[in-house]
Amino acid sequence: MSLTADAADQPTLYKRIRADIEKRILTGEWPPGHRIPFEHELVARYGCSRMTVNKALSELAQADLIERRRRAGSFVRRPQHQSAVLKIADIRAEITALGRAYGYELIGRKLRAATAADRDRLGVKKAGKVVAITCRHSADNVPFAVEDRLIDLASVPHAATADFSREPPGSWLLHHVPWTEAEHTISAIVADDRTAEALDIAVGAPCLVIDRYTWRSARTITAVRLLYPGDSHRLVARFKGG
Amino acid sequence: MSLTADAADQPTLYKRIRADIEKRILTGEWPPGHRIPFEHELVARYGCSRMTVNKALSELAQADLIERRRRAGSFVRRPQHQSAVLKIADIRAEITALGRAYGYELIGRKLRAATAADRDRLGVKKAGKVVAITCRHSADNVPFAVEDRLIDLASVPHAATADFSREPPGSWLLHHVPWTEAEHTISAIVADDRTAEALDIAVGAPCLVIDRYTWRSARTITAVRLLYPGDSHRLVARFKGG
DNA sequence: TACGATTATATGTCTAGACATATAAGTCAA
DNA sequence: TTGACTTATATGTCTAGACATATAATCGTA
Repeated sequence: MSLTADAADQPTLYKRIRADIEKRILTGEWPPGHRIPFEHELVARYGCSRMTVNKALSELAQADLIERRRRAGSFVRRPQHQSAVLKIADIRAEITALGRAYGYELIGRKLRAATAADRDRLGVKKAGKVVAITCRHSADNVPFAVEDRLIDLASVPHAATADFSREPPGSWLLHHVPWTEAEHTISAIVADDRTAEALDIAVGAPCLVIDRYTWRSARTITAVRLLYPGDSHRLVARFKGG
Repeated sequence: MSLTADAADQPTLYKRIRADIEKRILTGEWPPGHRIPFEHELVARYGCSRMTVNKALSELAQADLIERRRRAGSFVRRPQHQSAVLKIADIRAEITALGRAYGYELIGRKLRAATAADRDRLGVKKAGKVVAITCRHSADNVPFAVEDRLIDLASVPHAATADFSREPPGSWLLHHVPWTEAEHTISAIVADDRTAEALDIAVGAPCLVIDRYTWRSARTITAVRLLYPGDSHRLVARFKGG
């Protein structure tokens, strides 16, 4: 065995190599543009095979921390802090995670042929049936968010008969539609009469708006608008360098 | 050779395996909980070594599309669509990308000993000097966002002498501080007098607020608050399943 | 000087093995 | 039925090679 490791190496070797390099990048010891040691140098330094250091470097490349260029070497990338991971939790999960009591209330549910506005909102061209749902989520009996959702029955026929009086449509979809892609748009509005009443806030108070459009392999599933009281709700997006 | 491949396989084998599996997950053919074929089965199917299928599966696991469990196998994960990638672009880049003329205006700059409020905002305990900057970004001469920033001089001493009358502090920092981590908080407020004037909107109009807190290896770099007119600005977060 | 051909080299992918290890599943006893 | 023990097995990590390929550097030539 040519393992030069210290007695107790908790993580595996390739993870240690990965962590070593990541630390030097994150502390600024190796600034953007700096060339990482060549694979064969790392092989010598750690006394392992090339596949092992290659795995470490490949993962760093996949995480966008470094850039690998044939013949030239591997280089620390310039941070693109325009992208951050935004946590948009399932509302029930979010509220219970805060240790508060989750409440749900169905305000309205309609099954109808898609109107022009519906089709526009879902981004579909063909006419078809949709379910329109309005409901409210609360935390400790205080209104937390109101939800206005459209489900395309052509994509999710089962939703026609689902009982949304108990289960929020978001949770129902999460359990009945396998895997989706989504796009979120975040904006701010002031509460109109209807919103103010639903959220129990003053007319003209700020609201955070999340519009989510969900599809699976080019098929629309659902479009939803969530309204939060803007001064009490916050979205947190964390960027971690890797 | 038992390669079931079509004649021309452009990508490498492990990428094809990865793409094959990803497609089945994204189309719903393999729903959450479904067991992916064992490595030795994929080895037989693709006629390659285990390391090759292992690389494909490892990448899918790193992307959270599947979960690997020793002795049990690999399984399609339940989509956690609470996480999405939020693009928070450098404002100048964002505006020029829209094909509009970028404008920048320094409103105020102060170098001072950190007040209690400053220390609280930066999350530091020790007293020290800070630079406080207020500025405005515009697109086609229309106010786009106002920025209120604090830079910790203990971490970025160079910022004391930087010229922020031409270059926005965000761009300056991006080029002078190597690699950082950040946390963003998004909320909504209504414009007060000062904000309304700076953004040229009505008092009481909705504003989108982004608070960004940036650090490098436990050292605070900067804290910034960006205010956007809420009805004209939208943040887009896209979730891609992998 | 500029441009085209050649060469050296770092990464990209892959193999056919190996041993480690967590754990699902089966076995047996209390 | 329950708990403790054993076993089988799928993944996790690693090796010592191999050939492919893009490209930076060098060299030669117009």
